This record gives sequence, C-alpha cells and structure tokens, in this order.
Amino acid sequence: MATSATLTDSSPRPARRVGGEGSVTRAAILTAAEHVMRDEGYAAASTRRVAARAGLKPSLVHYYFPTTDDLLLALFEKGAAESDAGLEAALAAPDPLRALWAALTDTSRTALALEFMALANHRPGLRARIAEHSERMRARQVTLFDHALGERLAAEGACPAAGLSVVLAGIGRALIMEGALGVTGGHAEARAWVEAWLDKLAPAGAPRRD
Amino acid sequence: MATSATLTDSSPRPARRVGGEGSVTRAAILTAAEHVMRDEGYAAASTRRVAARAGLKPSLVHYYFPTTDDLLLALFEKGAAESDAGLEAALAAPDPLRALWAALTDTSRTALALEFMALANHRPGLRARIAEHSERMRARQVTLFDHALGERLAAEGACPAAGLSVVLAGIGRALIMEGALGVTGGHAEARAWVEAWLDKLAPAGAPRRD
Amino acid sequence: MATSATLTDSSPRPARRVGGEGSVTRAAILTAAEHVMRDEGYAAASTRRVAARAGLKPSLVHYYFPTTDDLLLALFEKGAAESDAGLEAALAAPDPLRALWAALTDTSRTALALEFMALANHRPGLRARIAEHSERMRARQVTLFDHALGERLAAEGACPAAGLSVVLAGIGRALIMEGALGVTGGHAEARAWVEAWLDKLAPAGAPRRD
Amino acid sequence: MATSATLTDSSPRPARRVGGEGSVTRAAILTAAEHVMRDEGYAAASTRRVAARAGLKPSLVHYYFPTTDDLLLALFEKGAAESDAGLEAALAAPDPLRALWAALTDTSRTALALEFMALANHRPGLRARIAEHSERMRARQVTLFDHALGERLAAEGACPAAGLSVVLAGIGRALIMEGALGVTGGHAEARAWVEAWLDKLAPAGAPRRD
DNA sequence: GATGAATGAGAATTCATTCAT
DNA sequence: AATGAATGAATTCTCATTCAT
Repeated sequence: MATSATLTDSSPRPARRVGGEGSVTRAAILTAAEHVMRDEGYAAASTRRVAARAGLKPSLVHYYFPTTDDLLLALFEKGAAESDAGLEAALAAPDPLRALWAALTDTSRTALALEFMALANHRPGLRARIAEHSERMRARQVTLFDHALGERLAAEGACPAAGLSVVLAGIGRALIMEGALGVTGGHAEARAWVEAWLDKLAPAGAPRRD
Repeated sequence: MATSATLTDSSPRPARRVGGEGSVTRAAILTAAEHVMRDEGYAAASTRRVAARAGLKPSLVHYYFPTTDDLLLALFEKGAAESDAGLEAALAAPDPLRALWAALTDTSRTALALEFMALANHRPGLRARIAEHSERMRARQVTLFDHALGERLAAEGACPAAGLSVVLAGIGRALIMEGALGVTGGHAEARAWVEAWLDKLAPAGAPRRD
Repeated sequence: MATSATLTDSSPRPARRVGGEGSVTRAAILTAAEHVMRDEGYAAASTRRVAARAGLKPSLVHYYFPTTDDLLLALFEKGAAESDAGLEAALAAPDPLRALWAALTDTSRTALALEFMALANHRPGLRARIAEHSERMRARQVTLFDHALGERLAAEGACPAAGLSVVLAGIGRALIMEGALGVTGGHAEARAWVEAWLDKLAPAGAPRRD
Repeated sequence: MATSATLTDSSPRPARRVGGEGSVTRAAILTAAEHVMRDEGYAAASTRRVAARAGLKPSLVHYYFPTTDDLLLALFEKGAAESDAGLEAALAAPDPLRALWAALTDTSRTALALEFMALANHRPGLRARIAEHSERMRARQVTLFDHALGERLAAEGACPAAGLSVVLAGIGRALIMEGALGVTGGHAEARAWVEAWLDKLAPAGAPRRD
C-alpha cells in the first residue's frame, strides 16, 4: 500500500546498528526493553535491566546497541512503525473517524508514547525524532479528516482538521494518563461528548463518502 | 476566603520531615529540585544534582529529605499548593472560565505536572497522592463550571461540567507537551476553536452571573 | 551483700558520662540499644537506630553517650552487672551447681554476650573490659566449685575447678549458639550427659555441704 | 576417597556468580575478604575495604560478587570446604580422635567460623546455609566417633556420639574465643582434662580398630 | 538538659562503556 | 557474532560527630 509506505519508509535514520537488523536476538532485546520501560519507567531502561529481562548478557545488548541512545531510538522507531500501521489501518477502516478515536484511546501504545515524551526532555537526539514523528502523524490525520469529513469541516463553527487532530489526541491522552493514575472522574462524560460530537460530524450510518 | 482555605488546607500529609518545615535551606532544596526536574526530567532529580544546583552538600539534602520519595512528595505538595492557589485565583477572577483556560495552558506549572505523571508510574507512594490531588482539582473545577455557566451547561449539546474539565485539561496539556517538543501543527487552530467555544458558553462581555 | 559488692564494684571505669547516671532517659537508651543489638546484631547498634528504637532524637543519644564506644561500654557494664547478679544468686541458691548450669544455658543473657565477644574483635577498648569481666566471672565460679564440691574435685579423674568452669561455659554456649542457628543435633544427649555428670559430682539430694 | 567426596561435593549451591568461578581475581577477593573479616570483624567486610586489601577497585568486587551476601556466602563456602577437608583428614589420620580435637581447637579456622555465627543473626540467607553445614559436620563427626570408638561409647557413663560432638566442639570453641580475648584462666586444666578423657576413651597406643 | 543543623566519610549498588579475545 | 573482564562515575542512603543555641 502506497500510503503506508510513504509514512513508514520516510524516517530511516536508523540507530548505528551492529547486529543484523533482522536478528532474533535484536528483536528479543527490543521487546524486553519495551516491557521494562512500560513497567518501570524510562529511567529503568538500562542495559543491565533490559539484558536481564531478555535473559541475555549485558554485553550482548551493547553489541547490538552500542549506546543507550541507540537502543532507545530503535525502540521508538519500532513503536512508531506500529503506531503508523495502526493509523493506516484506521484510514482504511470502514469508519475511519471512530477507528482513529479508538486508536487515540488505546492504552497499550500510549503508555509507551508518554514515556518517550518524558524521555525527550533530556535526550535531545530522541526529541527531534519524536517531534518529527508527531508531526507526520498529525499530517496524516489531517489527510484522514479532510478525506472523511470534507466540507463538513468547512462549515461554520467547525474546527479545522489540524485543530481537530490536536483536540482528539489531547482528550484521548488525558483519558489514558488519568486512567493509569486511577482517576476517572468526568471520563465517561468526556468520552460521551466526544462520541456525540463525532456523530454530528460523521453520522455513524454513512461513514465513508467514497 | 473560605473556599480557598478548603482546598488548600485539606492536603496536609507532609513528607516525613526531619529539617524544620519553615527552614530556608529546605525551601532552597525544593526550589533546586524543581529546576532540575523541569530542566532535565524526573530521573535527574537525584540527591547529588539537586544539592549541586542548590549549592549545598548532598548529605544536607538527605538531612531534610531522608529518602528520595520524601523529596519528591514534598516537591509535589509544593506544586500542588501553588496549583491550588492558581485555581482559586481563577475562581475569583472577573472571567473565571478564561482564567482557568489560561491556567491550564500555563507552561511553567504544567511541565512539572507532566513529570510527576510519568513518575507516578513507578512511585506508588506518589501515585496515590497525585491521583487524589487530580480529583480534588477536578471537583473544584466542576464547582467553577457550575457556578460560572450554570444552566448553559444543561443546554442541549453541551458537555457536563465534569467532562468539560477533562476536555479542557486534555487539550491544554496537549498544547504544552507538544509545544515542549517543538511540535506546533494545529495548535493555533485548536486554541482558536476552544476559545470560540468558550465564547459561546460564556460571552466575554458578561462573564459573571453574580 | 559483701560478695556481690566485691564483684560488682571493682570494675568502675565508667563511660565518660554527661547525662546523669540515674536518668530515666539514659536507661531507656540502654534498653533500646540492648534490643537493637540482640535483634539486629552489634553492627546495627548505631546512634540513629538506637534513638529510633527509643523514640528519641539521635542528638539526645549523643548527649548521654558522646561516642559509640561510650554507649557500647555502658551497655556491656549493664549486662555484666546483671550477669554478676545472676552468678551471685546461683552461689546463694540451695543447689548452686545446677543454678550455675541453668545460668550458663540461659538464652536471654548469653545472646548479648556473644555479640560482645564478636564486637571485642574490633573495639579494643571493649576487649580489655570484656576480658577482665570474663576472668572475674571465672574466678568467682572457681570459688563456687571449691565451695560446693570441695574434696570431690580433688578426687582422681576429676577436673580442677577452673577447668570445670571453662568446660561448662563452653558447652552451655555451644547449646545456645547452635540453638539460635536452629541446629539441635546432639543437644539433648550433651545436656543429659552434663547433668548426669553434675549428679555424680554433687548428688541432687545433698547439694550443700554447709 | 569416597567418603571425602560425599561430604565435600554435597554442598554446591554456589553464590550467584558473575565472574568466572576459577578466576584468580575472584580468589584474591575471597582471600582479602577472609583477612578483613578475621582481623576487623564481619562488619568490616565491606566492598571498599575488601577491595583495598586486595589492591583492586571496589567496582571489581561487585563485578564478581554482585551483592555483599554473595560475597559472604562464597566466603563461607570456601571456609566450609576447607573445614570439610580438615575433618576428612582427621577421619583418615592414624589417631582420628586426637586429630579431630586438634581441628576443633585450630584457631585459624574457628575464628572465622565465629564471625559467621554472629553474622547468621541478621543474614537469614547465610543462616540456613551455616546451619546446614553445622549439621553435616556433626553427622560426619558422629560417624567418626562410632567408627573410632564403637562399643566403648555404649559403655555405662559414656556420652553418645552426637552429644560428644557438641561437647568437644563447645569446649574447643570456648578455648579459642577466650584465647582471642586474652582470657586463659582454666584453659590448661580444661585442655588436660579433655585429653585425659580422650585417653580413657581411646588409649593412644591403639587408636584404630581397623 | 536537650535539640536542630550541618558535614565528611563510607556503604551498597547500578550503570554505561571500553577492550581484548 | 558474542562474551568476560574491568572501570569510573553516579545514586541512594547511613553514620558518627561537631557545633551553636
């Protein structure tokens, strides 16, 4: 699929890799890193802990990812790729708007994304890449909105596509972050309101124009 | 003002303190910790760095805050108190709704709040306290909305006060988080849309009902 | 009682004391120190922990016992005095031999005594005092044996009083030390053998000659 | 020799080792730890001091023994192995009974053993292992006694093998502990008495029955 | 009598990284 | 492709002690 390729291929800048890209070991390390980071926070994503989680020796982790930044970057790229795939799937879904909203409130991915936002604070190398990916996602969402809603957005009182992306992402993230904290007050109301709003924008019965 | 007192006084539970509560040194440590955390992320809020930033010896930090959790908790309480004060000020402002929106998009405070949300992940002691404060803030905002908007919220299509709080907080946080990353696409639109929306809810000319 | 006085008074060398000797606080500190040492080993008998256990501030402990050695020495003196009292009580008991054996296998006191023996290794100030007390106890026991057994010890095959003291103390300590470890193999047999032996030396029916 | 193997091989459970088991560095660390512990007590067996004594960097000690418990356990195992070897040598000696008595009063080994007994107090992981080893030693000694003394122990007035083991170990330990303190009153008598007793049990002229 | 503040030393770990094999 | 050895820096925390009040 052309669109997917566009989004995924265009961010090469791969971590200076030593071990082969397709190695099973490499994949195991990344998976372990993902678990560690989700469970214990980004600060815990150290060579040692990742190695322990993967049942490997620390040296081996360094063999595949010479520096910690390399590892984190690779991990981010993996998540970004999965995230892109999810977005493309939403674009292709019968009801793209609601599929997007589901993706934006999907706990599994967003938890990691939040860790990376925190990480960006003091890993300048990561920040640029994360920003770049965020912008690409936004652009892609704008495409989706324009495609799915078209002139409805141009109507008076409506929010332009780019703003809509910010709004939905923000609300989705709020629901997830607070949910992780155990705070749920107002969540049902907010969710209902967003969904009612989406209904007004794109009645569920007739999701696609094409 | 009674209401302010209610909100501020009700969260005592101070960190197990060793050094006196009113000490200048203690305040200096907290300020240093705040800077470090804002600038370098929560993981950098170590005894050493905080001490270095405050121009003190590391041992002294431990004298005032025996464990790192004690320090972080105290720091959170400080921020929470300031945040509460800001909220109360908004409540008392001539145009409470817009004052609240300004507070929610105030970079200085929210940046720290985000670090704490990330921290909550793996500091269970903090999580409970953060969740509690979030809920208190939400409840207080609900009061504000009901007070400022009253029957307007009951109108068809409007979002209940609790949901409104989630929505505004989420959007505000998104603007700040992305802004910190350097991502600004759609921000102006989202901001404009929120403001237009607030205008509809509470026309700027007649903000207060009382 | 003259004998008791002899034994107790002759080892003054009191810790450089600041707080009054009879102070309740001082006594509380010593009791706390005793508990800490029994429960967590001599290495844990720090100013801080003792203070915490006693519910006092660390500075107060230092007020009464300027250095750690002062505290440890005072604690030893307290135990020694109690130990002396026990020995004198045995001497005065109707069946002194068995009362002594009971004292030598008394868990409560001996556990602390063992900690002090370990401590003696690297607290030269303590070592001298502990050695001195051990020797005094031995001498006193010799008196007891000569008094209680008299010519029986002179009989062929019997152990001289001083040796008997070493033997009984050693076996008693072994029972206690191993008991603390959870090792009990052979204990019943050893105990039975010692008791049978005491029976031969001083038939239970006629304990005292005087 | 089969018996030796039985005793020595059966206590593997090596400390979680990171550095190779046969490494010279590892051995050097253990030797240094042994010296430190013998000279300054168990509380002094810290990473720093051990490293200093071995002329190594502290980090290297942690490389081989991740936690202090690992180091202490390895050190105990080393001592236990040597102790086992000594016991087996006694068993094989022409006069096993006296060889055992010599081993039980051997200062070099027993001093360390005492430190470990004190340590067992607050290192539960060690305690189990120490207790286990003590019991194994006892069992082995019982074999020795039954083998060397046979029916003589069954004679009237004699102590069963297990009790004999407790008694000899206790007296031996007393001689060593007090000797370390500088207390020697009654030692010669006790020693002479034990030796006379051994003579009665197993006349020096005809030590072995087989 | 008692206490709060301060400090230097040291302990137990953890970590990222380098190097040689 | 993988690994063991080594290291210097950092982190969290504990401690004994001093000093001024």
